[in-house]
Amino acid sequence: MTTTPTLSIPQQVELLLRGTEHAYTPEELTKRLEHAAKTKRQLRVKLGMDPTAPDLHLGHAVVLRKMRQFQDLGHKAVLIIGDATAMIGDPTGKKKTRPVLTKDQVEQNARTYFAQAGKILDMAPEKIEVRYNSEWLHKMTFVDSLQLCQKMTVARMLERDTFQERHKAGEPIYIHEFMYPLMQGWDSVMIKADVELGGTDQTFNNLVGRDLQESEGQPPQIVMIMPILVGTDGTQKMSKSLDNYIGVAEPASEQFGKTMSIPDGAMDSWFRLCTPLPDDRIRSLVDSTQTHPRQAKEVLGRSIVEQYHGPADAEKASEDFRKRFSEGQVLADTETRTIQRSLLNDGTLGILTLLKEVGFASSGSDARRLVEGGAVTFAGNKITDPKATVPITGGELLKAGKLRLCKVELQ
RNA sequence: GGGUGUGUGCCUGAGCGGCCAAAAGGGACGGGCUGUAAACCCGUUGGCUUAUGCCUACGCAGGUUCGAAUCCUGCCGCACCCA
Repeated sequence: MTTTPTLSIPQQVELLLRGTEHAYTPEELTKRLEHAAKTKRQLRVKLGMDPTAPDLHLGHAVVLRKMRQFQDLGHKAVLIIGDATAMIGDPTGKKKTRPVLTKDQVEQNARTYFAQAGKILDMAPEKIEVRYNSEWLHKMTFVDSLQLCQKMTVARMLERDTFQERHKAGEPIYIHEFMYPLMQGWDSVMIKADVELGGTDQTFNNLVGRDLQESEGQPPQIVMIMPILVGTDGTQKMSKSLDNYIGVAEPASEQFGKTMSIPDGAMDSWFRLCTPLPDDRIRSLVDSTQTHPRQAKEVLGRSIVEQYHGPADAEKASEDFRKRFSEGQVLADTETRTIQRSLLNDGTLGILTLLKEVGFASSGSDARRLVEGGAVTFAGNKITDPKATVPITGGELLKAGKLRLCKVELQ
């Protein structure tokens, strides 16, 4: 993952543009890099962090990985913790207004964020700078804010597709939401950003930063837009609320398993956005006449897990997966769930209760559905009668569906 | 400020006095087929140790009625039009 800083400028540009969906503009990027090299100056690469969603997933990682490339080329990551902007909420794709966060919550979230972002970013002090945007935004007076508003027209604001959609759909748009891009753009001015990274949904906001910098007499930041990663469902964008994400902090086996379940069609973009593999390698992997899709997905899964857990864990996750699902073996490290001995009646327990206790079912009815659907196996026997009771002595395997498996122990 | 609408289960959305735990689709879950892929077929999708039973649910609070998601009153939210 580490890149030698001895690349020529054109090579650097090529590397940095790889995987980006859009750059405003590649020419400016070249010039800025040249200038930085000549004056031995670090570029300041800005990335905004939303303190409401501290759990990072592969979607966030796409942008973070790009940031890492800049760091490896010697530049500085400037992370903005949007504690002030969080009080408003980015209107982008959001329906509900967000709850206001306390200072403590913001700090807590920021800590989680850094713990996870540290898996991708270079956390060396000379490579990273962290700023809270309340630092300057809280000091602004109402008049200051109005002056900022003078840089923006309603028409321009309404061009944004999110506003347009909402307007058409009859959903409310609040005035303060118009401020969001301006605040974010002002951040760029305050930290003198050379480059700002973001997902496609941030295009508008980031371009506003360019304009504001220009009108403040700063060279406008280069905006680099990364594509949005689709989630494990292969259609919608990866997000926590859709539950189609893979967290960077998840266990290796989870990450691997989830990767194996993505639709084949999503592999290509996952390879490009989530792994460091070179283009020609990806092409041959994705071509089903050259590589069996299942095999390709294994490579994908391993490569992803490797980045967050290292090669050994990646190898193990892949092996375990094969053993468990392809060969149907029961693994030694199968998760154990304990049951209170007092729940037993004559050493036996109703199957529905067991499923509930173990957390495989959220209610008795839920458990019943699983049993009636033929999903449940206890100690190797398929159980289809919801009234069944099973003897438990400890160590039995309980299975519900393909994915949920545990060893039952007594306590 | 005035007027007109609208508010249903995870989501979209039908229902407009009993046959409604609520059509239909989506999603999700489970089964089959597989590669924990896609497509396809089948089943499930409020809770209660399944019950011709009870409870909770159709924005909130009351009311009319033997009986209300459905009618009335007030409140709240949202949208649109006028000012």
